[in-house]
This record gives sequence, structure tokens and C-alpha cells, in this order.
Amino acid sequence: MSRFGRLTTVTRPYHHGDLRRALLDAALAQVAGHGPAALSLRELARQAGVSHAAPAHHFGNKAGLLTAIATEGYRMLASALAEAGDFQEQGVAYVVFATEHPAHFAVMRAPDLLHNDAPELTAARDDAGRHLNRSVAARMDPVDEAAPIAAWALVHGLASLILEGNVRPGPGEDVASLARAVTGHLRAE
Amino acid sequence: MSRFGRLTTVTRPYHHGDLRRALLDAALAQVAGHGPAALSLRELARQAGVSHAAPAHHFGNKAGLLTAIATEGYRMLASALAEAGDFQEQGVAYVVFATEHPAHFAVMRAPDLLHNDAPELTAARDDAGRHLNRSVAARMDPVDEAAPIAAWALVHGLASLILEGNVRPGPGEDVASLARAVTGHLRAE
DNA sequence: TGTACATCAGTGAACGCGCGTTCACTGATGTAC
DNA sequence: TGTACATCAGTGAACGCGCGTTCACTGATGTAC
Repeated sequence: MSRFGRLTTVTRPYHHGDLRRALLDAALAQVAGHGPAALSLRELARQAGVSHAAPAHHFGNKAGLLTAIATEGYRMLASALAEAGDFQEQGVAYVVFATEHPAHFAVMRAPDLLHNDAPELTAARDDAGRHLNRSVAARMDPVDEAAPIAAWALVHGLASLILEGNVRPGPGEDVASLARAVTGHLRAE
Repeated sequence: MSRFGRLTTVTRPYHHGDLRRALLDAALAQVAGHGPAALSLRELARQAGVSHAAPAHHFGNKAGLLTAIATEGYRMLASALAEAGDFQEQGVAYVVFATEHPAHFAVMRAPDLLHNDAPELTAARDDAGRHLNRSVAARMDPVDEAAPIAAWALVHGLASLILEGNVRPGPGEDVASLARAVTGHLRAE
């Protein structure tokens, strides 16, 4: 028997190992299926094989758990935007992020369910906003206020349509190339 | 005492008058506030001043009520699209519909909560789709598959951003004029 | 090497709540004669 | 004009359920000495 034998027997060890992460992942699966409002802490605990009171230990309450997910989402989005080269590629990155992380995206859009003033959340959100503003400022005519709104609406709408099942990349096409084709329809300045 | 005196006394009459409509309106208010998933039939009944079992009488169950709302929404959208002159004005009409009827719009986007195969629902939805296709066919290059997707994404995204509180018409501007300015950024064919 | 102790992670019972749905019922209304 | 009857609208009690949160607790682990 290995020195970790105790951990690999059929009966679960008392300590989970990484329950926090396991709960987050179970929550993401639940949100992807039924939306953030329908999230149930007891169902999470069941999926993680843990008592129903355990989630409170890590997140305090439901809003705490969703706040952790939203924060994680904004951090991922910020780093995706940071890596994207120019303005159009940021749009592509936005669509790709939303479709690859639909549960994070949905939670980020449901501020009512979060501790919306939690410092780590607002910090992550501001960080993502800064990356966007940088490239908008670099490209847009500052007088035309509708231009950045149009750009944002286009990528936000495409992401929504894909997530809601109304639009799908064609054969041999991925989300990024579809997003590139669609954002190509924005008028050049 | 007028001949309707009985109906205007403080104690409620046994028959409501138009309970069906009253329940739909209360449901729309609830959905606008908390989304379709959080709709509670008992809360509706409370607001309509009626016993909690009364809604079942009119709609069977919760999905039946939401299906009635979605059907009504598609009918309104279809007639708004029918009245809009050209393609761009249809886009404007889409955004205006979504922002003027946010609760209908939200329910229409939540097919999981509906009796999605109900004949009156599918009929209304198909009708709205027909109006859209007509004007898309009249204007778009049939080879460029991304063009209608871009148009739809733009108006859908703008509607979402307004509804989520991320974008607001400027001073002296209404939703329609904002939508016109934004859709003007689509590349002409 | 052993032992005492602090700390952390997870348990399980209990609470009170609001919900959707069912069901036999009663009040009100309209219609046929 | 009256009366019997069918139909419709809404009632209220009851059911079983899953939920979030609290709380005193126990198991497991790490650390100081």
C-alpha cells in the first residue's frame, strides 16, 4: 500500500483536499445548465460528496460563492484582453471568452446575486475595463460616441446569440473566425 | 348606490373581472424585477388579491403562464417588425421592442421555462421570423453569410447592454435614435 | 521522539420558509324553458 | 316573470419538497516545545 493509501480507499477521507475548487467547478456546471438564479448550495455539496453545510465554510453564503466566480471571470477576461493585440482582436477575445466560459459570463451579468462591492470583485472588473479603454482610445474617433457602443454591442450580441443557441459557427469555422468575420462588418473609421 | 355598487365596495367581489390579464401583468412586473426563473405563482396571486390556487385555473401551471407571455411577446414583435419600413428600421424596432417590453423579451429568451412546442407560441414565433427574413433577403448579399448575423448581433447586443444597464441613451436622445446611430456603423454592402 | 495544544475542515441535526400542485368545495353567472 | 340547471371562477386546506442558514460537534492536521 502506498503512503497515500489512506486517501485512495473507497471511503472518503475526512478532508477533501481542494473542496473550494471542487465547489466552484460544480457551481460552474450548475450555472451553465440552469443559470445563476437557480444555483443550489445543497446540490453543489451533493455533487462534491460533502455535507450540505460545507459550502458555507468556504464562501459564507450563496452570494459569496457567486462573487468568487465573478471575480475569477473578470480576471480571466482581463488577461484575455491584455493579450489581444489590436481593437478587433479584443472583440474576438471577448466573444471567445464568453463562449468558452459561459457560466462565468452569466454570473458576471447577474450583479444582483453578488456581493457587488466586494473589493476583489471591483478590482478585477476595473482591471478588465482599463484594458478595453486603452484600445478604444487608441482607435476610435473620440467625437463619435456611438462607435465604441456599436463595437461593444456587436461582440456582446454575437456572444449572446451563440450562447442562446441562435447562431453557430459554420462547418470548418470556429468561434474566433466567426467573430472576425462579423466584426469585419463594422464600418472602418 | 350605483348599479355597480356591489363591485366597488371594499370587500372584493367573488369574480375578479379580468384575472387572467391581472395575473399576466403581475407576472411581467415580477419578471422585470427578478427574471423569469424567479417567478412565483403564489406571489402573483397575492398581488392580484386572489387565492394562491387561482393562477392554476387560468394557466394550468407556471410554464403555461410563461408560454402565454412569450406568445404575447412574439406577437408584439411581429407586428412591430411588420410596420418597420426597411431593414435598418427593423433593427431599430427590435431594440425599441426589447427595451419597452423587457419582461416579454426576457421570457422569450428562456425557452427552457416554456411549453416550447405549444402551437400558438410556435405560430407567433414563426410569424416574427418571416418578417425578418423578408427584409434580410431584400437587402443582403446572399453570399456573405456573416452579414445578417452581424446585423442581428448588433441590435441584440445593443438591446442587452441597455437592459443590463451598461448603456443608456444620452441626454436628448431616445432608444430609437441611439439604435439608429449604432446601426449606422454597420458597413454598407 | 513524544506530547500537548491550537487551528482548520467538515458533520449532521434542526430551524423555519416559500414553493407548486392537487382537490373537493362553494359562490356567482348565464341560459333554457 | 320565475325556476331549474349547467357552467365557470375562485377558495382554502393539505401534501410533500428542497432550500439557506445556524450551531454545537468531531475528525484531522500541523506546530511548539
